[in-house]
Amino acid sequence: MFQDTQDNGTASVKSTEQAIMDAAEEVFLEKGYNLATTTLIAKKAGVTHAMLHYYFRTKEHIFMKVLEKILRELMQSFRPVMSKGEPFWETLEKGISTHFDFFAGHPRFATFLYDTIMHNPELVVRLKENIFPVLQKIYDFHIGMIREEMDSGRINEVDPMQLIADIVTLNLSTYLLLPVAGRMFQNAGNPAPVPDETTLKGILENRKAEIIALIRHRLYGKIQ
Amino acid sequence: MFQDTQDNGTASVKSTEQAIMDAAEEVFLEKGYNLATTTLIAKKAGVTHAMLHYYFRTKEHIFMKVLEKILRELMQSFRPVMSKGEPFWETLEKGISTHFDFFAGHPRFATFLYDTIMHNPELVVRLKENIFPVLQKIYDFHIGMIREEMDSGRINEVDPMQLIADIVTLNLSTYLLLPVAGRMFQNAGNPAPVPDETTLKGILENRKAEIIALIRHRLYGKIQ
DNA sequence: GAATTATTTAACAATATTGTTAATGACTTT
DNA sequence: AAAGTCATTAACAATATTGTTAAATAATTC
Repeated sequence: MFQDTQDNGTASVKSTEQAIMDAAEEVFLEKGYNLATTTLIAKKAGVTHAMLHYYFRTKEHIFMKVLEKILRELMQSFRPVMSKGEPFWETLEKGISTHFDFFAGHPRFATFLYDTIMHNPELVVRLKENIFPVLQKIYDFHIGMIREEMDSGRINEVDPMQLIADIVTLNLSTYLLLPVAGRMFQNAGNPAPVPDETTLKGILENRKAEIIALIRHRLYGKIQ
Repeated sequence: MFQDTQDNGTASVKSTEQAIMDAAEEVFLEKGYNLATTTLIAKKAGVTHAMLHYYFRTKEHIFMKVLEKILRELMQSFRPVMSKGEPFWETLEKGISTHFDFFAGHPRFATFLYDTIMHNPELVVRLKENIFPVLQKIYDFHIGMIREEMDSGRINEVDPMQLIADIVTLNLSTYLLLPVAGRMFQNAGNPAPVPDETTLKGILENRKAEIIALIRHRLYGKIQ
């Protein structure tokens, strides 16, 4: 490629390196670590695969760079969830909604993460160090909030851990199973009938509303 | 191996072929199609990998045999679900429970199926022909049942498709996320802390109870 | 513009994987 | 036990994949 000198006079950005990163993110998210070959990434970036080894030493190094990038975005997304002050249900609903929406903004992240943990757990060890403190904080915040509300008798008896599992499971599997469903229902030779933007938005809105309704009935529904 | 002649005098069973099938099922379920190498299967079966090609022509042929075997078991498991005569909630609860329990009896099936559909959708085309009529029948049965009950006003307003999605999602992801959680929470060098039989049984019983409680509150819970 | 440095390429190496084949050994039938 | 069939092995072939390297090209610095 070429030296992509910027207007501001500071150090220039190598657009080959950026092209590789972009291609790598795309391919890793789509295929998972094992099926994402360096040759395919190079092809998508429009360079020879030797370039990947020139800029990043190994396939694993590129992967880690990509992972770190996505994780930064993940943490960014979750920050506003923890702002306090609102009543219990509003806060919880906001939490569910934010969690749901994060995956809408990163539709391949659920499958990618799942695939990596399943097939390359060794790559997740470093990931854990980044992600665990954040997860722990969010988790503790919600568990405490639910327990407090339950003790006051304003919501039904429920194991807070199970409720969190319900929410995470329902939100995650929406995006975990969406591409699976897409592939499952396509016909033999035909390409997957990817729903258009508007349709997909509608599907996701309905799904989110149903998940919130489920949790609301679980917490507030009285059975005669 | 050896010719494993049986007592009943009929044609003998080749135990090499059976060993390969058993090993293949184990390895495919654990690793998925792409990461399950013929060499590894052969090693686990205690034979050279040329044997796989002798008994089954290709890797894909073995895979199909394994898939067919599991699918037969799947259909078997779902048969009793459809027996009618009981009241609505008892039938639905039995359906949820059966669905949940199938994955308990085939704990790797969810991840395996997911992996196959994600990374080898072409292998699922044949699968679809076997599995779809069965799924369709179960699906129609439950949709009809829910719609009827809702029209009579005995349960809350709900989109029957969303309710089915809730149940499938909650049941499936219990087993989809269980091995992921296992790997997620293990420490760097240590092996995964697989919970012992009794503990696992307790976890699963609690989870099933919570899922049933969720659906019950969704259908019967009244919000003032 | 000469020297130096950075980028890119093509060819090679090493390994893994699926599949084939020719030779060998074992078992069955008559 | 001779002939034929079945089971097994070891070696080979073909391809794919990750990674290296020496040489060529482009950019930068002095």
